[in-house]
Amino acid sequence: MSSGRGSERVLILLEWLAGQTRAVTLAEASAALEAPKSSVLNLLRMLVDMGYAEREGDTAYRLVRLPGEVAAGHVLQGTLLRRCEPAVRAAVAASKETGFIAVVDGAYVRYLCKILPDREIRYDRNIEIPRRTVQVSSGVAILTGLSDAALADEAARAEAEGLGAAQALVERVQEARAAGYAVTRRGVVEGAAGVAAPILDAKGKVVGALNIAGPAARLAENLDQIIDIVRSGAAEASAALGWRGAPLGA
Amino acid sequence: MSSGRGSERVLILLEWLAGQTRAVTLAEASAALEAPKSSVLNLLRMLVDMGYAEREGDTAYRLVRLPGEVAAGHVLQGTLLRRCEPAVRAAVAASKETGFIAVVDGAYVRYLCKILPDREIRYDRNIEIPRRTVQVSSGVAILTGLSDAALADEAARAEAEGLGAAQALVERVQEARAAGYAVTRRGVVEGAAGVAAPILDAKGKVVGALNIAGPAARLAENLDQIIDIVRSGAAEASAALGWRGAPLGA
DNA sequence: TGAACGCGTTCAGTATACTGAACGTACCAT
DNA sequence: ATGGTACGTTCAGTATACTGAACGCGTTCA
Repeated sequence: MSSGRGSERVLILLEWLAGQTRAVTLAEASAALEAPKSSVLNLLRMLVDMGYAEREGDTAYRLVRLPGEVAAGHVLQGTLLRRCEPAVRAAVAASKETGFIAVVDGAYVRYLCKILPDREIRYDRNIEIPRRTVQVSSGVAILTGLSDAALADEAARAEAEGLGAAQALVERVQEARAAGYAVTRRGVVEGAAGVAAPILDAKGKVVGALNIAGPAARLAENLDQIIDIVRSGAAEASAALGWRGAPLGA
Repeated sequence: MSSGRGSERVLILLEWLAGQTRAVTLAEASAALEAPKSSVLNLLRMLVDMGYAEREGDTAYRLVRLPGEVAAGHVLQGTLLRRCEPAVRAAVAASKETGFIAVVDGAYVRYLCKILPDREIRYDRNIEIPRRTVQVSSGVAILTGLSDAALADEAARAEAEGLGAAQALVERVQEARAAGYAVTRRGVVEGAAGVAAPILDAKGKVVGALNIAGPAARLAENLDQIIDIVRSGAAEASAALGWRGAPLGA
């Protein structure tokens, strides 16, 4: 079995660079990796070419980004899922209802995960079916990140498709913006209801939503508590992605 | 100039894996990278061997960690610096005093960076000189992370070295724990003073301190404001490292 | 039931990466 | 001013990685 000496070395080099606090020289890196200077030089040059490092003057290299790292304003969905899943698990444990992470995909909401509560009567649906954003609380929560113009466009499109009055949708999103969460008291699925709050990335851009859903009657009984749990969970998920400001609607 | 086809590919593979939300097959990865199956198989096997991915059943691979990624309870200092520097910059801008990030190194505090305020009379010192933890506010802030037993040991050691009464040091650290920050009204450097608060990692372990320092008289004039800025900054830095709870002393 | 298909895996042949030695340059010590 | 040292860089020769074709297996479809 073989993969390259270079492949392994570049990962070791990245780990070592991540541990350095200042720019490093070729000689330092070569010594640290116990590899020939010419080999390490090629690796460093490749890292510069690929945007992971930059040259500092004539003699030093500085790491600027790691592979897969959450860059400002750009979250990879796998990373989003890995970083945010603990917050969803915590919200499911606290609320004892089903939790989801949703992202937007065109005019649809797609679900990255579903976490079921440990109880017998629970809301369980197939998350491979995307939903129209305007029809679910996750979608409404995500729409809070749109500009007013983009929101008006989206609402007009939904109205043209017979999915409800544009004005009503705009109002609903504006309410969600002010409150920091969206509620669907009657979901697409008969008898289900849900609460969702937006997840922000490091720059405060809405990249997804955390959603807790369950039987409508049960959610109605505990709505205030569910709302708190969802908002806390979304704040935790946002923090995990690097957002450091207040949650929406705070 | 050449570094391996494998070296470049493994980074592309990691970026792609970071964007996937579920475990992937060899065939999917091969298609995504537009590379031969046998080549990609070797790369995936190497990632499993190195602990970045794990095999899921017979046919799928899942990313579990990225190179240089902050793992729970273990922050690489370069990553700590890259993640926390923006918080220090913000604190320097707000306070108009000099900011530092400090980490512990044995019985010494070492400084990872110094950020100077944009003003003419400012506190500027050589950060290559480490300081004894017990003698600076950064050190005291970091000592708040010790257990009572470890703190007692450290205090006894400092007393034996003629650096002050053990009891006084223990009390000082306990005050800092309760308050969430430490103040040095008279620093090692004549006429300087400083405020520091601990920086926590994702598991709540103290890994460093954020410190604002300046001329003693000027800090005395604005102490309450500086304290708020330092605590906010340390909370922001901690959040950047994945800590999601309340700051110390909240 | 049998053929076709797709996937994971192997390995001999092909292709290319890796590196040791040497060079040019800058810096330091005498 | 000169010699020594260390670093970044180059490149011809050396070493090893990469991969196309084939295989075994499981699944699907007619």
